[in-house]
Amino acid sequence: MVKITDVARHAGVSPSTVSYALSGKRPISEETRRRVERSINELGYRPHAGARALASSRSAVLALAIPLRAGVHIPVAMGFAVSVVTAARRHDHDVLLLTQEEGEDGLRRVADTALVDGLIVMDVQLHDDPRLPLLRALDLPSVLIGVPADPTGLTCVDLDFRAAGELCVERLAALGHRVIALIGSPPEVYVRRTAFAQRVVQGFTAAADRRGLSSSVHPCEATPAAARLVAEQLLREQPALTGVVVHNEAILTPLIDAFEDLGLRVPADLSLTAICPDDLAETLPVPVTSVAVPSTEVGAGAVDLLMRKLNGTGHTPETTLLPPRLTERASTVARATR
Amino acid sequence: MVKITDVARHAGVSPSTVSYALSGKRPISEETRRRVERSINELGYRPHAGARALASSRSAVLALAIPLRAGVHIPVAMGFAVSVVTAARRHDHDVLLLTQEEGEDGLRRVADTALVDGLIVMDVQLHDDPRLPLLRALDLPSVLIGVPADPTGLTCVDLDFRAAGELCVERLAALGHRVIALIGSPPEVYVRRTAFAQRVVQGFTAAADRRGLSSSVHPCEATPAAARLVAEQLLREQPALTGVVVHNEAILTPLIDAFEDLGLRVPADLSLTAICPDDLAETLPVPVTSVAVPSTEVGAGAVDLLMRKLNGTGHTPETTLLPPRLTERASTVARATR
DNA sequence: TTGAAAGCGCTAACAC
DNA sequence: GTGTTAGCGCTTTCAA
Repeated sequence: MVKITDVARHAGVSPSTVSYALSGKRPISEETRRRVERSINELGYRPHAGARALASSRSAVLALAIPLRAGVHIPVAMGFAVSVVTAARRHDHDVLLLTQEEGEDGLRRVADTALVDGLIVMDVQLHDDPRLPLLRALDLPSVLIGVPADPTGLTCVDLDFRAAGELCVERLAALGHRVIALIGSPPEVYVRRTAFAQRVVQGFTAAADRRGLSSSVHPCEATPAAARLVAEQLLREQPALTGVVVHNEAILTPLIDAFEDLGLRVPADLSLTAICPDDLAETLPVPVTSVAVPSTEVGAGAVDLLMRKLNGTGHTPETTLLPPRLTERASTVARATR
Repeated sequence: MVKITDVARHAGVSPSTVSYALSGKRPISEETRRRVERSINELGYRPHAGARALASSRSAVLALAIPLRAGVHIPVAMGFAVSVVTAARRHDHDVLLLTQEEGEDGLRRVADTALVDGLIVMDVQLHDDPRLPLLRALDLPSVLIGVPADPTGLTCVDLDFRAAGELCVERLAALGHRVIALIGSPPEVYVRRTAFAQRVVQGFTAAADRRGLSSSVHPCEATPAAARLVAEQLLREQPALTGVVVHNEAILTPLIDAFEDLGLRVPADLSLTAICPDDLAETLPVPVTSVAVPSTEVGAGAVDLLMRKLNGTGHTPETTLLPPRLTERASTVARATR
């Protein structure tokens, strides 16, 4: 194994000079820098991560706690994970994966052992998430993906789901729809009061009320059967329905199928907007007008905020909400005036 | 920060005794052990990961390289990742996430810096995977999820996809079906010759030939439109078709829909078996007879093999193929003799 | 602009 | 069964 002293000897400098050449933490003459770089390449030197962590009390590793619970759409979660890893690498950091199963203990463990420099936590509950007191108490910086009811003392990033819900309603209202429904996440998501699902409902309801639209909200399991039931119920209870907002990635296709089976064509009879990743919206049988869940931006944002906290650079707001962006596709049209 | 010397002082023993009490690498008297444990708990001691890694040249971290490419079903990949993390924790190890994007460089980096003790690599190509020479050359132990054409010098685990393909055919044959088709993964999966897709085809074809069945193979994009096209093509080209094997998680639902739209009821007119995770097979509109992709077992197996290599315990076979297990559900029936 | 040297906190010989 | 101690490879004062 090549170590820093080998490089130093080879370049005819001291180990500290090699270290500083690598970190840039003090000025190095152009010539020395070159010599050091040449030696590093020639010898194939790679600093030992553990030694570095011990000496600098920085591991260059971030922990990411990913959700596994029912109701979380897996590809969406994976999208976040990948974007976090990619963004972390841009800052020369690696990412350690923690599962929900380990919960607070896992977070505490990697923090206490100095395995990681910071924490990113996904799928935060709106109320009483047991991890939040821990995060506030820990001396390690952390960022949440998702916004709890009380973000005091925390740093949170997410799509502005409330605004996303509003945006969908505004669009439907602008198209002349007067009776609308929100088909949401599975009941368990609301029961444990996950922040984002809740907020969509708030935005949806507020915008509908503001516009004087008749509206209703329907949680829905992530199964085709449940989708069909909701479709039937809607048809029965709200025959005047012409606009639907769907916030449930897993049932978009079965839901559209169910509506069509029941004689409601999308978009001719029923306009539909969704809150889901763009690639999903694009590849559905009917391309769906949607507000994107921008996993790449959210993941990158979380990492950037965390790095800022780590470096003590600049201010970190408690809450960063990414503005929703609606893309018009084939599933929405102006209401036929009958 | 509490360190080992603090614990030692508090317990009235030497630092090495604390260390050995923790690692169990040398016998400790019952009484001493108790005192040490008490001090550890009282002081809230947590060994510093970096210091440990430096002194022991073991980081207790494994790297997992996850695929992101087109054609890889995300929930399946995520299932592997979660099971790897869970299994690693059982061995007191953590898991570092590497994306495909980083490729060989990422593997080399975490290996050379001693960030990790071992590598687990998913989504191995059948031929010329550029990472394999690297894995063979590295002094770090590694395990592949997936089996390349030449596993010499490697350690691989996977479902026995060939046997899975055979098992599906055998089942259809036993039910009296004589004309069958395999609807497979997207073309790009075959082009880059990912091991598992290839092997299903081999097993399917071999078993069909052995049984004297008429058979055909059809790659299929992971979109509903592509599924419909394949369904139409099959109906046109093989009107006598009564059995189908599907190895493409993403299109199971649209495919069944397409067949039914074309007047082929599952299972009345067409028996269907799939190779996919059990939870998917169970929740489809028609519960589908399937061979499970046992992500939990595969992930746990990969970790166990890696730990065995790390500890130099016992023999590690080059290839470990998990036997397929077929679960009969509603999508298969005996062929109606017409 | 550079070097010398003191640790960082732990493990694992080695000694008893 | 337990203690002493020399490192592990790096960073970062301190000094020049």
